Amino acid sequence: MTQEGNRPSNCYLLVEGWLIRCKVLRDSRRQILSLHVPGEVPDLHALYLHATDCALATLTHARVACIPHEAFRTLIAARPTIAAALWRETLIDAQIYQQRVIGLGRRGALGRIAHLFCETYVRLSATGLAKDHRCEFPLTQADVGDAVGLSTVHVNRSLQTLRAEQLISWQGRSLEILNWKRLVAVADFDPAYLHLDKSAAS
Amino acid sequence: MTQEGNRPSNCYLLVEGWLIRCKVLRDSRRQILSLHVPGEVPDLHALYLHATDCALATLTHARVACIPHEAFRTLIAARPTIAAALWRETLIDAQIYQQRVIGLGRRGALGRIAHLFCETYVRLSATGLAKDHRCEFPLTQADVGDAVGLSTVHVNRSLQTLRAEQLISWQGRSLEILNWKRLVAVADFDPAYLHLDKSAAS
DNA sequence: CGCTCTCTTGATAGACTTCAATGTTAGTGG
DNA sequence: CCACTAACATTGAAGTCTATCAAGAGAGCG
Repeated sequence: MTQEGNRPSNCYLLVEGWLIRCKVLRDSRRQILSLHVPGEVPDLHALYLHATDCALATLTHARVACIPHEAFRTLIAARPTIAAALWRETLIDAQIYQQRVIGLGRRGALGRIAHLFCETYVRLSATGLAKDHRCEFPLTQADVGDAVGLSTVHVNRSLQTLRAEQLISWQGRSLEILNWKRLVAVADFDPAYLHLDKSAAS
Repeated sequence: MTQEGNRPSNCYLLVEGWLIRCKVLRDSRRQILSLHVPGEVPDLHALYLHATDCALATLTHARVACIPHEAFRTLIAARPTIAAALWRETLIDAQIYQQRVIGLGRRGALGRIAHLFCETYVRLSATGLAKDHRCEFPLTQADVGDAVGLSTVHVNRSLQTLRAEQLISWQGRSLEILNWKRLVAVADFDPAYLHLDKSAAS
């Protein structure tokens, strides 16, 4: 979709489908920086920052609404409340990265994967795209590995553990969290950093 | 300095000294989320986000200027240019976190530590606090470990490698980068994400 | 049917952690 | 000036976690 290094003059509101932002290293390994679900504006930061060396890619078929930077700028100038809300969104993105730093620095494989499931489920349910501890999850095991910094093989084995412990069921692109409470414990997940009005915990 | 969980009504401009933001996990391990050097406003995000569960702490003696949130808000409302600049700062913070995600996910011990040195040096030199590949670096090896997600022992051994390769010299609180080019290569460091006007590479 | 992509499994190697001890340095009080 | 202490740095040995390599199994698709 977007390549590294160009300098767009539009932002994209993701209407349907999933996007990832990723960085490809010199040795061709890949790190997925963020997962984007419908309702988000993945490149809002481009309003104020020139392109960095990471790329947006689609995981599924996706529909985006294209919004010129100029439109955002006039909106921000005219409506301080909206400006504050947008700023706030980018601050929450930063907090999500912060959690990833904690996870990659201090969590083991099980915790990282469990945390990804927890966060994704809560973010989806905030916009009504998930409920009853079920949601879409259109990643491959290799994608999960690139997101949480593990090899595909080890992701596979960790998933087997999570399944054996009856914490999740994941087949194809549909995920079901069988034991939310214990998955949260494994992940050491606290949704506060997402700054949602009401948490989806149960 | 600041504890977890309270809800301040001021921001602090760091005038002198070093701060860290860190999160203490349940098992009492610690992850340092960010390092703050003079000229920064470490908790600017608190303008729009309630407190999260991380703490600010001093690494050295530090002087801060206390700025009420209200002052920032009126400034933001009155001066769109300043508002944009502040927003931009928080976006750069997010990019720094993003780099940490890449580092923790895909770099080994040497690369992580080297990257920390590179980033810190460039950020310091941007405000004139470092030059000639020398700068202050008032962390302990244990701090470095908590920052880059390694054990103290392994940090020590990795440092010995960096020293043996004549890449750095670090004693007490003063750091000298002996071979910038090779350190950058080890770190896979590209300062673009810091969005500084001119890079300090040489 | 053959192809490709994804998932799965086993064996082996490497990176990093943990535990425990020792060395070093700077500061403190006598 | 010296003993004493505390904090930090360093070392060795053993163990755990995760990566890598290699191969096979299943599913979807032209």
